[in-house]
Amino acid sequence: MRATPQPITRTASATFPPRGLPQARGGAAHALLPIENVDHFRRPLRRGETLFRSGDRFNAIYAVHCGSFKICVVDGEGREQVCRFPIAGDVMGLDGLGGGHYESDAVALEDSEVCVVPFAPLERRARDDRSLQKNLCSLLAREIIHDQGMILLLGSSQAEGRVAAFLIGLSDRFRQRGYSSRDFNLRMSRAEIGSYLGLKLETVSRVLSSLAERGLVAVDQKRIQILDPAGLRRVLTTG
Amino acid sequence: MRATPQPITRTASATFPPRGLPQARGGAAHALLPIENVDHFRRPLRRGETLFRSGDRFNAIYAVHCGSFKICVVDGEGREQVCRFPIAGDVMGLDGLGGGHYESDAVALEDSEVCVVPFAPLERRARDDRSLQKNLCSLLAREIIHDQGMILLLGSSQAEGRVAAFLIGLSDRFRQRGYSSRDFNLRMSRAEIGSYLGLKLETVSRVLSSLAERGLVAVDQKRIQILDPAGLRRVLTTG
DNA sequence: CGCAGCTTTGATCTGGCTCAAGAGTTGTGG
DNA sequence: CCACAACTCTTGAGCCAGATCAAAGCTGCG
Repeated sequence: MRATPQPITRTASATFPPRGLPQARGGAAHALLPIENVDHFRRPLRRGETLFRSGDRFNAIYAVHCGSFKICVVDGEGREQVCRFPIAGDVMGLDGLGGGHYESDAVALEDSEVCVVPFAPLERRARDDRSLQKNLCSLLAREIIHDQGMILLLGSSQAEGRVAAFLIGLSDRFRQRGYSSRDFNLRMSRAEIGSYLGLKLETVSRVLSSLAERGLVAVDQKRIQILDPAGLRRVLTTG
Repeated sequence: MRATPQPITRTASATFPPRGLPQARGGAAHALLPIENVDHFRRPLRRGETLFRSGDRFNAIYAVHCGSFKICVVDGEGREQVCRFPIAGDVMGLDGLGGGHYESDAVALEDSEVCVVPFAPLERRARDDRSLQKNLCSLLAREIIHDQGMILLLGSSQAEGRVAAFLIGLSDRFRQRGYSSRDFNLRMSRAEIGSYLGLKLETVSRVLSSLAERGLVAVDQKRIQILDPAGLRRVLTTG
């Protein structure tokens, strides 16, 4: 069953971002962060490495160049919750913009590379550049919209609907970025998916098995194939 | 038992916002939206009236002057989820900033008044006014932080913890605004609280009864008294 | 090879949901 | 002012989705 794994990371670095224009996306539509006129540089990270941590002084925002991350928030009791899985083109660290320090942790799920955009020069440049200003606001607003969607998902749907929404969301994002939306490899563990969806890892595993039994997807460990996108979407309205 | 109801609304309009400076807050800290140099006007709304609806063309942001609102998102199947309860000083409508139309509904929970800040002149003014620019970003970032906290709450805690968090959150916000943090009236129904917390209304009612039995709060319909703030906070870590 | 971490699957338990009844509250019109 | 209707809230009983506990497979790495 160990069939042709998708070299997602490699493909990513070949096609993204198109010419210094990291593509960013919070919810449904796209927004670009045009940084070609702003100071920035690349930084590679190893799998498991932390890019920033809650409480760190805010000094840059980041665009994922290739690879993938998890963004987590932690409560007083150390309970951790994944709240996003940025992939190539997504922007990270915007939550630091309010209070001068980040409010979440960003950890690489695989060997990855980010585009570091120091905030001071970005802000300086935004003073004159109206479109850059607009884009920044747009990025922030889209993240709000994404989070509102997440709140809706967590507040009002069942395990099966959540997992289906997760798969469809990933699939859509891969399509937007030019990868296969029908066949991809998960970079995160069942436990991380569970945290993201407010479920236990066993439940995630069971739901995946159940979706597979019904012929909607094929699951082999980390590899996911979407066999019946319409059927999967139908699960959203059911569960 | 119908003892001295708190005239929250009236007090609100007397003390907020201080001198055309609606106070806004997304999560823990404050941010101000300085609008004294920007076009704006007041608009009263009756209980139940809708200020904006998802899909409406975005053209203004709003600061609650007095009264209270619920902000809801709705999914494809018409499932509605409350994602915020803005009160005096809070800003609404920022999610419209990204795509040109609002992505949520805002409904008055009681007769209220908002400060309408048309976006075009606000944006125009922000071009030169660096502090206004910063404040706008700050507001957006704080809303992201608030939403992340909400995701954490919905994803990783139990019914009791959620209700306790809701009460503590409200209490803190009332304190910040100069009202009693120990004795207040809820403007929303049990069903709306349930929607906000991802619980059914019966569960909200039961949890409130249970907290009351244990002497942490006193509940009489809409009126809430926090009898043991520390004890209530302890529930957060437990549930 | 052997161990550690991840995933699947089974069995059981339980917190919160569902269904249902009744009490309290608010608004309306006579 | 009262009576009635429409809500809203509380409380009980039973049930079920998802959590918890437990035991194997798989994978990958030293």
